[in-house]
Amino acid sequence: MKESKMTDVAQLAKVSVATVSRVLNGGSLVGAETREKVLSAVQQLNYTPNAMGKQLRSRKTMTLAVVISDIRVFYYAEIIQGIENMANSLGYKILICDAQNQLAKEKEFLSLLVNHTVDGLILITPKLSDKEIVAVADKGYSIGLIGRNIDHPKLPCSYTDNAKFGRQVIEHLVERGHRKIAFISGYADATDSFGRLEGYMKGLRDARLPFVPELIENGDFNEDEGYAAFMRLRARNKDFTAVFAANDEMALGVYKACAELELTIPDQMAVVGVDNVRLTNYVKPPITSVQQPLYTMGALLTEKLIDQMNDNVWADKRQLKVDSSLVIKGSS
Amino acid sequence: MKESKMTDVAQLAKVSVATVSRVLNGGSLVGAETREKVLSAVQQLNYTPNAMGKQLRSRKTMTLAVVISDIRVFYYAEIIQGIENMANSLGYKILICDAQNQLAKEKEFLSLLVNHTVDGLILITPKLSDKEIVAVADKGYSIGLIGRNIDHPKLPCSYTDNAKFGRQVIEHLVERGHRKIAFISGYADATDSFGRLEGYMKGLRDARLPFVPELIENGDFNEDEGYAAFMRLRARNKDFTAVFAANDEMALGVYKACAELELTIPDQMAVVGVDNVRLTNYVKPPITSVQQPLYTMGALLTEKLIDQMNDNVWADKRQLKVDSSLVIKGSS
DNA sequence: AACAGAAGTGAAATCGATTACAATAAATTA
DNA sequence: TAATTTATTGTAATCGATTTCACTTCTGTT
Repeated sequence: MKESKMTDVAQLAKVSVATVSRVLNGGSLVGAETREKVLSAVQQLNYTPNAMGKQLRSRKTMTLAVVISDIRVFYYAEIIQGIENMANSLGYKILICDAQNQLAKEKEFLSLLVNHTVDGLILITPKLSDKEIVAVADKGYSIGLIGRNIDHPKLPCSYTDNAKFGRQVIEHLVERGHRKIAFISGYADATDSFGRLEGYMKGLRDARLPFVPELIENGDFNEDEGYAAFMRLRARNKDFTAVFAANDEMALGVYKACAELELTIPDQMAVVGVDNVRLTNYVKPPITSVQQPLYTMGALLTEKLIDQMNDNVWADKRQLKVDSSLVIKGSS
Repeated sequence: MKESKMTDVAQLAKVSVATVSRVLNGGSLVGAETREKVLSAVQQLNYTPNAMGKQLRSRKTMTLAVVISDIRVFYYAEIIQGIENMANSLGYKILICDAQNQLAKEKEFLSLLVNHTVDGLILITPKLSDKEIVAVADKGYSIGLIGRNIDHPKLPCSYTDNAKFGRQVIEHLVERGHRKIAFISGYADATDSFGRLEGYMKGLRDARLPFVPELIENGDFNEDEGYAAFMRLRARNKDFTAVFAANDEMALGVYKACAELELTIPDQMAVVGVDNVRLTNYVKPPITSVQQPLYTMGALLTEKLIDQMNDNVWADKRQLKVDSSLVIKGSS
């Protein structure tokens, strides 16, 4: 494999490397016939600029890393598309990093920023602590967050108001006549979990319903744990008629449990999830779920992050709170 | 943000940059107390080597790009995990590239190789033509293929024997008593489609059943087209009792069509898909499907590709044909 | 005709590392 | 003790681009 470098092009076109560089990047300040010569030399040699050399000198990679905790989670796909399309349209590439649910890997990916493999990093509902994230941001590296909100002047965040839609879910269930509503939360240290629980409680208060601690269980955001959580709830208390699961995976676990216990949905048990993933439409009955504008969240955050990286200071705030909507289907 | 470079470390440790580099990489040829000095300087300055400088000089990025045609397709997740784990264990990072079903994007990603953003590239069931792929490989760039087989001395490929399992599917359906079996293929130029069709035909021959061209339709590997293909099949011919869809997405389309036509599965219509994605277990009845050892395919190919990149010539062949298995569920 | 300003181009420094080669000091051998 | 290794370390070239600065031509103005 014999590759041509810029000097080869310069030689063939009988100009200096500076000129070649100008033709390939700058655009304007070069004469018409010189430009032609260079361009034809580039053609002849089939020249492609070497990314490493370019990046080293310009101190830019034009690349963003997107860190997700598990590539198997459907939830991310749409966010990533939003990120990617916005990034591409602004001249950036993205690199998807799958942390495989390991905190250690998430930390490792932070170093992509430090060693300048990427210019910026987007964390989607990370396991990392606020402290760890802030520490890196404080050093001047560009980080954006999706699905989480950290109050820090340098951290753009894009998230939905968990408490708000949690409240709406309860309102909806109450409207449907439910009075005893259980809640299955995700892992305890996730801000999402916290907000959704808060919304659940507010919803109860709105409806003047009592808050019963034993109607709360933890399901770690996955199907099996959701199943187990429901079983624990039932073991303790048999008279609730609806469950609000903090995500669809856990709602699926509830479905499994209901099938085993021969509880019909929604008659004997109403179920509501969050994320409105594709799968919710394939089970019977389809699961009522909260739809977050994932694509938009990804796109907006990316725009903001890149803007901030390039110091185009924005007047408006850096927190992008978007609205979600409840998609009512057969399960409630 | 004030970052320290190697020269800063050298200065603080009162040694040359060469020595610092040796401590950080080489390992052996440096005195014990010097090493200590350097290490402590690295600590003090919180020094992290700059990836760009390193890559430029060493002409290696230790990164592989994995190109998928659509991140929303569940199918890929497991393959990617296989790739990632193997790559990491060999010291490589991976970069996931979502082509969003656009051929143009796939082509674009090929340039990551040419401009040395990555050292190698793995294509998963790409839309690119053999010719285009071979052209790049012939220039000496490292490419690996998953889910497709191109006969070329430099292209490691990992794939399942489509014809073989296609045949098994038909055998299974015939065993269940079906005599008129329709086939819905993916897009026509995909080798997967071709092999599966071949298996279908062989299966018919084995069972001494006639090959009826009008029982074949194309569904482009996605749900909506699968639905449409089934509808076209029914419009032409009403007496087939089973469908073999070349992937699960299209099988889901068939489910939708059957629901509309009020055909019960599997009694009035048996359905078999390929890939055995998670979703197949959530619909009623769960879909019989062919399970490919995706994780293994990813891992094996990656090992082979990296090996080839580093010129550790392998004695055995570069084509990794793995076996798949039919998972029989309620739809057949 | 003389001069200011603009436009086009090249030489050389630079980004941050690695590494071939040279140089020095210490240790071994004769 | 002189000669030869050996073990460490430093100097400087290099990877492949971008970019500053200076220089040469033109053009237009007075």
